[in-house]
This record gives sequence, structure tokens and C-alpha cells, in this order.
Amino acid sequence: MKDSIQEQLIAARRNQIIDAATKVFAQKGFHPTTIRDIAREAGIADGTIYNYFENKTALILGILDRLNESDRRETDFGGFTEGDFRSYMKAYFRHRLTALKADNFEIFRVVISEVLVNQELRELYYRKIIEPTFTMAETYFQQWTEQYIVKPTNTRLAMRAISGMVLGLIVEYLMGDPILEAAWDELPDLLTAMIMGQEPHA
Amino acid sequence: MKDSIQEQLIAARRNQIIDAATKVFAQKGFHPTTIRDIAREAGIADGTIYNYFENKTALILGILDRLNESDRRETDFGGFTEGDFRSYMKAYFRHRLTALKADNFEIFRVVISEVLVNQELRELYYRKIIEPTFTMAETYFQQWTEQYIVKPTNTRLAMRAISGMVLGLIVEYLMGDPILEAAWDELPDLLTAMIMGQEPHA
Amino acid sequence: MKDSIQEQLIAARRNQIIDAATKVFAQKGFHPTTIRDIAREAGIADGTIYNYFENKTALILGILDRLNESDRRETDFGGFTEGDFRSYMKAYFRHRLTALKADNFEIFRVVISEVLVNQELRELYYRKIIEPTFTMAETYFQQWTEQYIVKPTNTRLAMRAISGMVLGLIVEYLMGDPILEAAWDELPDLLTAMIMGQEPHA
Amino acid sequence: MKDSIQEQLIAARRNQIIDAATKVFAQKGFHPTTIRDIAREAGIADGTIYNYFENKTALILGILDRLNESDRRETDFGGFTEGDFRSYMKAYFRHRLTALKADNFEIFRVVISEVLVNQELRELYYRKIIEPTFTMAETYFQQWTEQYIVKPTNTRLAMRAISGMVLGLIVEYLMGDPILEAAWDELPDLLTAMIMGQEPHA
DNA sequence: TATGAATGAGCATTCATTCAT
DNA sequence: CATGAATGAATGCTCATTCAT
Repeated sequence: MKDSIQEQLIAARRNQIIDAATKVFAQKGFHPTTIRDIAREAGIADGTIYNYFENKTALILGILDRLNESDRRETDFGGFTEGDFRSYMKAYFRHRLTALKADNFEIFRVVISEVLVNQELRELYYRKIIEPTFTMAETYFQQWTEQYIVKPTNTRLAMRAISGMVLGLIVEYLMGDPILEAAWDELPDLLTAMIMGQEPHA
Repeated sequence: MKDSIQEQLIAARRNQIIDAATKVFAQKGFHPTTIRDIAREAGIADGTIYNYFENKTALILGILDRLNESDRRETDFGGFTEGDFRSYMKAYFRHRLTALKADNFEIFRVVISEVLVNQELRELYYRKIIEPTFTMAETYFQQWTEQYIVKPTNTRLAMRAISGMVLGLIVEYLMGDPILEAAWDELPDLLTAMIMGQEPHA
Repeated sequence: MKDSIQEQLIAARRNQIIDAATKVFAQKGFHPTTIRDIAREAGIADGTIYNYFENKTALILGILDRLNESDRRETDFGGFTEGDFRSYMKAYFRHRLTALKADNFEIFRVVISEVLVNQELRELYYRKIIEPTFTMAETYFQQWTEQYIVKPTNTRLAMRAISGMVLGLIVEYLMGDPILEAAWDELPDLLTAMIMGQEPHA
Repeated sequence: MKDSIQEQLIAARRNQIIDAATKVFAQKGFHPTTIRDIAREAGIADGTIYNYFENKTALILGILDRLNESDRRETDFGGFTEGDFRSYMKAYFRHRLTALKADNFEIFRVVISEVLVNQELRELYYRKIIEPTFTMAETYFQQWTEQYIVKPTNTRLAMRAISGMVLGLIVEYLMGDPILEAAWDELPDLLTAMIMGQEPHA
């Protein structure tokens, strides 16, 4: 019982710190942000952060974890399993392309940048987020690729191509492309059309 | 005459430094690499680097410039302009996905990471590399999209989706995905098929 | 309560650092002295200095402040206000010429040198030390100049001439003049005689 | 003959460099000025400076020498030797207080600052400039002090007090005192009056 | 657990000076 | 003599991390 309260307190404090870290990292980037910046933003002392996170990198990990969790909570494509795969794709694109809108874009910029370059982070990110996502998605794609692509071994590659398209577009957006910024919302339809062919007219 | 020699000497030294920087950055990443590391690798004094580059960030710029130049030199899709767009696409995918193979992958990891997070770098990268590339490519895509996509205003978006797919796949590769690593060479065909539909059988 | 202790600790540490800085600056001068020199002399780490002073220049400011404070504490010419102006002058000269004796001379050398050349320092020095001193002294001089100098507007100039005489003598001393070194103690009487005329014999 | 031309060339180049150094030192101060700054201002290469001056400090010495020479050339108080000592004093004050006007003030600031703190410079400055000046002036003052001051041994001290007054006023001016700046031209008369008493009315 | 002062390794950058051309 | 590229020692300052209270 007591442990439970303890855990809740700890979780609350961790969240408080991750909130602060997310905010400041998003504003200033990872390297330019100091532990003191985060501590001040969280309204706590520098040293306190080290009671909850081993080091600065662990904060990025914490952010990743939480992004992942909230993503998993929001994501549910179960409804599309049967039947309309086109709708599923459109929903997937919309979800992925919208999820990072607003503030999230900036923290995503920082996270991607750091993950690319930090092996420890990268391995964790791959193992905890990318891999499970791919594995989970494989089922959905399987049935689709069976119809469209001859070699079924390519299912996994096709999946990666599609998720890569989304990721690449986000990166291009983060590079400051004005075209993407202006027409971001048109992407789900367009991407679906590109991948699945023109929507058959009734 | 003398100026020409001077310029050559300067260019040679710059290349020497960029070579060293590329190598060390690729090994250790941008931030962990010290100017001294690069100077040692280049076999020159620390201070000499500053006779050719304003600061550490300028080294990344130099690397970007050279990647860009060599890319432009290697790239020639002119032959595909007329006629077979499918071949053009396949060539494009193959070129893009191969260009960064080997050592280049590692420096690309570092460059992308830093560009994402450094505004000055990002703006230059966009202005000098991304934007011209898109502008140049627009012509090729125009004719294709005219046939496949109803709204011609989406040409630019489609281009970005396709280049984004490549970029995203590279990033996923850099994240350590074993599937991509194993089947990287199958991608050109697969991507072409995904975008353009199955190749029509004779 | 706790704050008071905190403040005392902070003040103590600041004093400890200023002591060290004064000592090392006096020995080696401002520019040749490194932060590490001061830290070692104070028996603390380099970084600790930056918890108490913004930068190296701020150390000079700290020294100035403390010189100023101790000067104010020692200085009290109130007793001479009424009556004997000649005694006042002599006391003034003696005080000014003695105050900097011993170690103080060397730190004064460094401080003057740096203040002359550092605008920020100069402005602060003028505003916090010179100006208040002149303003405060004006009252005393007023009554004297009323008697001796026709144009009362010149009071301020006369004050500056007299304080300048002291300052100039100190600078000449610091230049290494052996005559001044040998007869420094005779100056108060001499200067008084020069300014006020020979002492009337009873 | 050839040597003479050689010497003239060398002297000309030295002057060119000292001109540049004076200008840049006056603008930026000694330490913030780089050899390159001076070389650029002189329109020559960095290395050339080292053919004429041993090091950066030697440039200050060169400036001092030239200030001294031009001062000696301009200074001639011979006419006042006999007769009117009051006129002599006034001329002395006027000369000293005017000589450094305009640009000279700024270079004087830099020179004083550096001389105070650099022993080698200080000794040379004292030996070559201060000492000869005092020795030379002693004769003039002798006769005056004989009349006014009882102890003739104090002649030298009185001289130093008076020259110190000038020096101190200049330093106070350099500290940024607005009163002195506004009424600088009134000083010769005032100082004379302070030292010699009110001018006797006919 | 919270604090925040102390730590000190670490690094980009500068610049006086040298010397081969 | 002039040049200016190369040198590399030297240093102020930052900041992640620790730990006594």
C-alpha cells in the first residue's frame, strides 16, 4: 500500500521533471539545455533530478518512453482490421502526421537528432518503440501486401517504406520546407492515393 | 597565375581538413569530437583549422557543401527525361539509396542530426541543397504527375513524399533496423513498384 | 534566520575569493593572473569562483567595492568641519597618502591600470566611488574656497586639483620615483603648506 | 650615404607602424589590439612588424619614445627662466594640460595603464622620460622654492607635487569626470592661483 | 528526499610569434 | 626585406555530476 503511494509520488515527480525537460529541450535543444534550466523550469533543485534520472541522456529516454506510451494509448487501428484497407492507410497517415503537430514537432526534432547520434539511446529506441511497432503492424500489412505484392517477403520492406515516408516527410518538415508546412493536411489523402492508387469512383 | 596556385593550395588545405573532420565526425559524432581530434587527424595544428573555417559548425557546412557537390557531379538523370518514367524512378531510388552507402552513412547520420537541431545550418542546408534539388526535380515530376494525379498542384507534395520516403528509409536504416540492412538493395525495385504499380508484363 | 547565515556564508566566500584575487593580482597583475591562480590561492575550485563572480572583471569590481567600503569606514573628517581648515587638509593628505601604503599600493597599481582602460569598470568606479566622494567633500571645500578663491564656481575644480595632486603623486610613486619613496611621509605637511601657504607662526 | 638612406627607410617604416599602433591602441586599448589589427592599419603584413619591433610591448615603447621626442621639441620654457615665475607656472600648466588634448588623451590612457603594470616599460619610462624631465626642471624650480619654501630639500618634492597635480588631473579626466571636461581650459589659471596665491592686483 | 554549493575536467578559440618562400 | 600561413601554448568559462547537510 505504502509502496503504491511511494510509486505514485515518484511517478509524479518523474513526470514533473520530464514535463520540464520536454519544454526546455523543445525550446533550446538538447545540448544547449543545462540541467539547471530543467530544474528551474520544474521548480526544483538541480540535484533532485539525479534522484530520478541517472543522467542527462536518461531524460531523453524518459521523454521517449512517455511519447511512446501516449502514442500507444491513442493508437487503435483495430477497427480497420477487417475490410477497408484504404481507410486504414488514410487513418494511419492522418494519425502519424497529426500526432506530432504543434509543440511535439519541436521535441521530436530534438529526440530524433539525439537518437540518431547516441548509440545507447538508439538501441533502446529501436527495441522499445520501432521494433514493437513494426511487429504489431505486420499483421495488418500482411493481408494487404498479399493482394498487391507478389513476393510476400517484401511485406516488411513495404511497411518500412510507408512508415519511412511519414518519417521522411516529418524530417523534411522539420528542415523548414514551406510547401509541406502549407499543405500538411492534404498529405493523408495524397499519400493514400500514391500508395493505393486513385480511389475508385462509385 | 599566382592567385590560381594560392587558391589551389587553399582548396587543398580545406579538403584536407574536411577529410579529417568527416572521418572523425563519422567515428565519434559532432559534439564528442574536439577540434584537436580533427587537427591531429589532419596532421596540422589546432589553430590552422581556424585559418580555413570560422568555427566548428563551419566544418559541418564544409562537409555538406562537398557532399552536395560530389552529389551534383554524380547525378545525371537527363537521359531519362523523355520516355520511360518508370526507369527514371528506379534510377532515382537506386542512386539515392546507394549514394550514401559505406562510410557516407555514418557522416550522414551526424550531419542530419546536427542540421535538424542547428538553425543556421538548417537554413543553409535548405537553401543550398534541398530547395535547389526540389526545384530542379520539379520538371521531371511534372510530366509524371500530370498523368497520374488529378490535381497538378500536388506535384510538389508528391515529390516531397517520394524523396521523404527515401530520406525516411535512410533514417530508419540509421536507427539500426536489421530488415533494411539486409534487404537494402531490393528497395529500388520495390519502391518503384509501390509508387508506379506493378510493372506491366510484356 | 537561515537567510542570514546563508548571506554570511556567501559574504565569507566572496571575501575569501577577493582576498586571494587581491593578493595574486597585486603580485602578477590583472592580465597575467589566471582564474586558476586565484582559485589555488583561495584553496577552491576554478568553477567555484564563478558561483560568486560573473567573470574575471567582476573580481576587480569586488576589490574596488571592498577598498571603497573599508575606506569609508576609516574616513571621518567630521571633526574638522568647523574651524580649522588647515588641520582638515593635513588630515586629508595624510589619510589619502597613508591609506594605500604597504600591500595596497600594488593592488592600487593594478586597479588603476585596469580601470583606466576598461570602460565598464571605469563607469562603475566613477559612479560608485569618485562621484560620491567629490559630492561629499564639496561641503567642506565650499567654506574654504569661499574665503580663498574669488569665483565660487571653481570650488569643484579646486577640489579636483587637490585630489588630483594626491592621485598624481601616488601614480608617480607607482612609477618608481625614489624621491617620493624616500620622503613620502613629509608630503602631508608640504602639500598643506603649498596649498594653504606657510603656517602662520604663533 | 647608403646607410643614411637605409636608416631613413627604416625610420619611415617604424613611424608608419607606430602611427598605426598609436591609432589602434587609442581606439581599442593595448590588450584587445592584435598585431594583425596594427598590420592592417599600417597596410603591411603581420610579420613585417617583427622586423622593426621585437614584440608587442616594444610598440608601446616606440610610442613612448615618440611622444617624448615631440614633447621635447615643443617644450621650451627657457624664456621664463628669468623674472616672472608666475608666468612660467601658468605656461607649464597650460602646456601640460593642452599637450594631451584630442587624440593624445586616448593613447595616454593606454600608455599609462600599461606602464603602470609592466615593469620593463615602467623602468624605461622612468629613466628616459620622468627622470630627465625632473632633473631638467629642477633648476627652474630651485629658484622659486628658495623664495617660498623654507627647507630647500623639499624642492624636488614640490616639483613632484605640482607635476603630480597635472598628472592626477589628467587621470581624473580620463576617468570620465564631466566637471573637468567642461572646465579644462580654466585649469592653468586656477592651478597657478592655488599654488602661487592670488595674482597681485596692480 | 531535497537541496544547491562545490567540483574540475574539458574545450573552443585566440593570437603573438616564427620562418619558409 | 616582405609576406602570411602555420603554429600551439594558453585560458576563461561551462556544466554535468556529486555529496554533505
